Amino acid sequence: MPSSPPHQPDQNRLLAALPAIELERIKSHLELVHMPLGDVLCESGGRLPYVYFPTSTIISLHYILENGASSEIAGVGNEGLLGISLIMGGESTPSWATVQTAGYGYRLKASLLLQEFNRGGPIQRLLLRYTQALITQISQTAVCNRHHTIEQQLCRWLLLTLDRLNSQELVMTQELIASMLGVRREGITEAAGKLQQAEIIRYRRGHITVLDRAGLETHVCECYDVVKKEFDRLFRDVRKY
Amino acid sequence: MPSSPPHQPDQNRLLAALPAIELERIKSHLELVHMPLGDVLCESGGRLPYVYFPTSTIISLHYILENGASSEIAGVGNEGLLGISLIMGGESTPSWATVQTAGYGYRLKASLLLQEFNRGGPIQRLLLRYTQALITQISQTAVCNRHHTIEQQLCRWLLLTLDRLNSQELVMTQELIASMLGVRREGITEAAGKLQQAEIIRYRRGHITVLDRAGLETHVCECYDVVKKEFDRLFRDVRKY
DNA sequence: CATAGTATGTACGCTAGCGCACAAAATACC
DNA sequence: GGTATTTTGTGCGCTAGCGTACATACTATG
Repeated sequence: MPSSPPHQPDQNRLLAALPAIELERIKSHLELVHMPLGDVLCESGGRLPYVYFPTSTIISLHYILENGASSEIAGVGNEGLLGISLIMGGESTPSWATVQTAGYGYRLKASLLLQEFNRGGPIQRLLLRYTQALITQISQTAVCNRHHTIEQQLCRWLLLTLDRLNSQELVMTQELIASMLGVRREGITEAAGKLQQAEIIRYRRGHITVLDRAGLETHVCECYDVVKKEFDRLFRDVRKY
Repeated sequence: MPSSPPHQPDQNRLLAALPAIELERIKSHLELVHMPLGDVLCESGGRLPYVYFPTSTIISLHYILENGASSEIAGVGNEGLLGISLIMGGESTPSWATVQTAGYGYRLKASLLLQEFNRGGPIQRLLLRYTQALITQISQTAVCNRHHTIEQQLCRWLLLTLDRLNSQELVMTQELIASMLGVRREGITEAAGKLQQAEIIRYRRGHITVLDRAGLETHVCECYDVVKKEFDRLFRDVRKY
């Protein structure tokens, strides 16, 4: 058990940003659930019976191609919500959603969220605003995939993950990171080796400890900053609601 | 002048999908405008005073990195709308929007669209549904960038562009295509050369003619199909509105 | 504490795509 | 109709990342 209750809904930043009255209306329907590593919440083309507001878990949105290759297109942590496609009226997406870091999250019946969304108030504005941030993240991933080195992408991915976990350590094999980034495991071994030599991280069989966060930030590409700023902006704007 | 009036709003498939009453409300505010190649509609971080419903033009959403490299993340043709970020409440995006194929489109004051969107009726549902399709397109671009060859990507791009133009020919230099895909111009020369040898396309200084569309479809990666099906689904669903 | 299973390190040849340089062809413009 | 400009073709050598294979280390489990 990586982290344990007591949990509060406001450990998810979206829920925390809701006006008290709005939160009150859904609070009793929020169920705290533990989400084990590797759990598949939604397959390609499948429907999502629940939406999830992560508190300590991180969910990965990714594609699996016909030849078995895969790529993450975005992550969803305590800054977000899994289930945007539902709100968009899509019923399904071509992407998968799996638990990348075990932890907790609140789930809510999809129909209930939809109902709240359709009231058109602060919840709607907040979720749309989050959708915008998600689009930015996906777009930046697209560009990063094209133009940046594995090492840069690894740094981006580590930083984004650390931000979500609010921690210096993460439990994660190189194999798993590789499948997220859609590269070879050996590519990660090499990039991580360099970072370790530079004393930026320490790697021990499924555990990465960040020794020098500033160092990571000098090795990362601009993509991290763009995404981070977009999330910051989201929660800055959201105070107005 | 690549194509000329008389134009009708319903040449844009989103506008065409609107119930008559809804369309009536905005019709008088829709302005037909010609959009010349290369026109920059929105810079990174800039605001969009108008939204655009393309009829014969195609708009490219793309990023420009610090080192000057660029990549398209999605295209917007007569199936869509430029200005989703506005609806999402974002005020701006890190992406650029430029005219990739000259032509016509209808523009509408941003504030007016927002007002209509906030009524919450069919227009809202339609635009959200389109957002979903746009997200799919961006996601698929991300994955395609990672895993598929230039030739496959060129085919994808050509097919998507042809679908939007409803034509066998397009006016487009290799240099421009390269900057869309975020690859070298020489890479496009090579890939296009192969397709030409296979008698699938004919290339003549800025003009591509597709001789064998089925041939293109055998060379393309699965990404084209995913995006196309998503657009088809959008307009199938939309009839219910 | 021995062993099976899993995670990581390393090596090697291969290929796609890059960066650069320049030639050839097509078009626009005076 | 001749010249400048743009577009396309081609030929390097180079590098990042791939696929494969295998060795080494860690750790869980009995």
